[in-house]
Amino acid sequence: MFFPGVLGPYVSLRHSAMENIAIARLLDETAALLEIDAADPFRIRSYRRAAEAVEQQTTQLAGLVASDPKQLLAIPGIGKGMAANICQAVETGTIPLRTELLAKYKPTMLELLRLPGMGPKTVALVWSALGVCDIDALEAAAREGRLAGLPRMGEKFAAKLLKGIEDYRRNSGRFRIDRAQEQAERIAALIRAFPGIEEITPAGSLRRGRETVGDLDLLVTGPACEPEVVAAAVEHVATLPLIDKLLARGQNKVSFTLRDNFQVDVRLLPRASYGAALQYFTGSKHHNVALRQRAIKRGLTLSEYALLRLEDNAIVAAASEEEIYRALDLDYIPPELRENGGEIEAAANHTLPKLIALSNICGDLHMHTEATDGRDTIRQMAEAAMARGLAYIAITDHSKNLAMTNGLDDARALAHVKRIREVDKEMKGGIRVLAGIEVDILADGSLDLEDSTLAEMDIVIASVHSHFNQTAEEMTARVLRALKNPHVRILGHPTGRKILSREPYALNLEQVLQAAAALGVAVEHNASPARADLSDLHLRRAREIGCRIVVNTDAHSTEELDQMRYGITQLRRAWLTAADVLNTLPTAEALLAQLRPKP
DNA sequence: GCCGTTTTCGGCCCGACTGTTTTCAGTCG
Repeated sequence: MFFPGVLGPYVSLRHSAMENIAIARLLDETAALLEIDAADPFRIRSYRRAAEAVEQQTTQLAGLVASDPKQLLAIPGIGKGMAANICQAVETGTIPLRTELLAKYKPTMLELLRLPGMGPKTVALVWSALGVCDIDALEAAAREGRLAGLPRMGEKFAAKLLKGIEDYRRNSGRFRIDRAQEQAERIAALIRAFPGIEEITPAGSLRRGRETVGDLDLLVTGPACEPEVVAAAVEHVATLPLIDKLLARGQNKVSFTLRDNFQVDVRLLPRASYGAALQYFTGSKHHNVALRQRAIKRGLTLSEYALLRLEDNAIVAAASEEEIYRALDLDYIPPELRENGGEIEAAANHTLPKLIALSNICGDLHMHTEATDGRDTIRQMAEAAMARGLAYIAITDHSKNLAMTNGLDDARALAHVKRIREVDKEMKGGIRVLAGIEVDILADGSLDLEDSTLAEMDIVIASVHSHFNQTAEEMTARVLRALKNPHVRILGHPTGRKILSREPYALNLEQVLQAAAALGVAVEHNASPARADLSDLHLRRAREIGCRIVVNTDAHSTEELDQMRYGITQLRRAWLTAADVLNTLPTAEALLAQLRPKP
C-alpha cells in the first residue's frame, strides 16, 4: 500500500514498498530455478506454496517486515526460512538463494519454462548439452535440427516447440485484462490524491474489454488539468512512487513503465475536450477511421480535441462521447463494440442490442471449494455469492481424474452432495445452493464418475482437462461422446484456451456447438480472465446456432466470484443480451427448467 | 522448506498423456 500523502511523492519507496506480488514473484522464480537445479521437490513446493500464500495476503508484508517480522510466521506456508527470505526480499530486493542460482543459470531460462513442453528438466538439458539459455537460441537449435540428438526430442517435439515459440512471441508484451485493470485502479487511486482531479478513465483496449492489454492509457480530467495549471498535476504524476522508468514527460502527458515493464500513458486533459480525447484514445483504430470518414461526409472533422465543422472550425461536440456520437447521427456505441464490426451501421439504424450487464446475472454455476482445489468452504462460497446479489449458485468441484486437485471419487462426490444440500437448507432461501460436479472427459469420451453418482447432481459440467497433442478429430469425437451422456447439462470451458500461455487446442468447435445445441447442453463461457476460453466470435457463433450459453466464474475462492465482470465484458463484445444467457434467469428453478432435463 | 506431531523426524495432491528411450522420464493439470 502506498501513502503518497504521508510520505510525499519524492521519497523513494523502492524497497520498503515492495509489494506482495513482487515478493511472490521472487519466491516463484527461486522455485523455478531450484527446479532447473533438480533440487528437492518438496523444498521447491515450499517456495511455490509460500509464493501463493504471499500473493493472497490482503495486507502488505513490507509493512509487517518493518514493524513486526514475527507476524509473518502466522501465515500458513511461511516458516522461519521463508520469513527470512521475505525480509531479505523487502530489504534488498532479492533473495540470496535466487541470486546464488542466477550465478549458475541464466535469468532468461525462466522464460523458457513458459514455453509448452519445456519443463525444468528440458531447460536444464538444453543448457548443459547445447548451451541454450534463451528463446532465440532455442529456436535456432530447433530449426537447425540440433535438438534431434537429445533424448525424447524428435521432429514432433521440435515442431511443437517452434509453434509454441511463435504463440509466445505473439502474446508476450501483453498483459491479461485483470492485471491491467488492477494496475489502472491502483494508479488512478494515486493520481486522484492530487487536488483538482475529478475523473480518471482507462481508455484503449482495457476500456474496450479486450482479453489482453498492450499498454495502459489513462485519461485524467478536472480543474487541475486546465492548461494554465496542469504543470503541477503533471509533476505529481511524473513522481508517482510506483514508476520504474520515466519514459517521457510532456506538457500534458506522462509515460512510464512499472516494474513488470507494463507501459502506462497518462494524459491530463481539460474538461472541455475530455469526450473527444476519450473517444479518440478508446479506439479501436478501425472504429475511429470509420467514424472520421462519417464525419467528413457530414462536413465535419473529428480529432482527439473535438468534432469541428470543416467550413469554420466551429466546435460541434467535444466534452462528452455521447454528444460526439449524437452529432454524427449515431446512437451511443458502448466501448466493447467499437471494433468497426457493424456497430456504426447498427448505431445509425438504431438497432444496437441492449447489451448484457453484470446486474443481469442471477447465478453462477461453476465454482470450487476446499474439498478439491478451492480455498473456501461451501458455506463461505454461498455467503459470498449472496453478498454479491446472486440468487443461486452451483458447487461444482473436480472429479477424481484431476488427482492433483484432490478430485472427488464417487463416494466423496456423493458425500459432498449431502453437505451441499445441508448448506442449501442452512441458507434458508437467502440463496439456492445447487449440487454439481465438474467431471473430466477421458480420452475415449467417457466420464470419470459413475452415472449413478451423476444422477444425484443438479448440474453436471463436463470439461476436457488434458488435451495435449490430440488431433482435431480425436478431440471432437471425445467431446461429442461426452455430450451424449444424458447427465451432462453444461459443457465446461469448451476450448480449454488459456490466455497468454497457449493456443486453443484443435477442436471442431462448429461441430461441438451444433451438437450441444441439438442435445440441449449449455455451453459455458468461463469468465476467468486466465481462460476467457470462448472468443467473442465463438460466442456470436454459438448464439447463431442456437446454443444455450452460460457464463460462470470457475471461482476457486470467494474473491474470484468478482471475476464475473470480465466474463460479462467478453459477452458484451460478442453483442450478447441478457436474453441470450441462461444464468440471467431469476431463479434456480427457471434455470434448471431451461437446461437439458435430467434423465 | 513447512508442518505437526505419537514434538525433532518423516511426510509432503497423483494420474493421464506425450514422445519415441522398447519401458519410462518428463510435462501437465
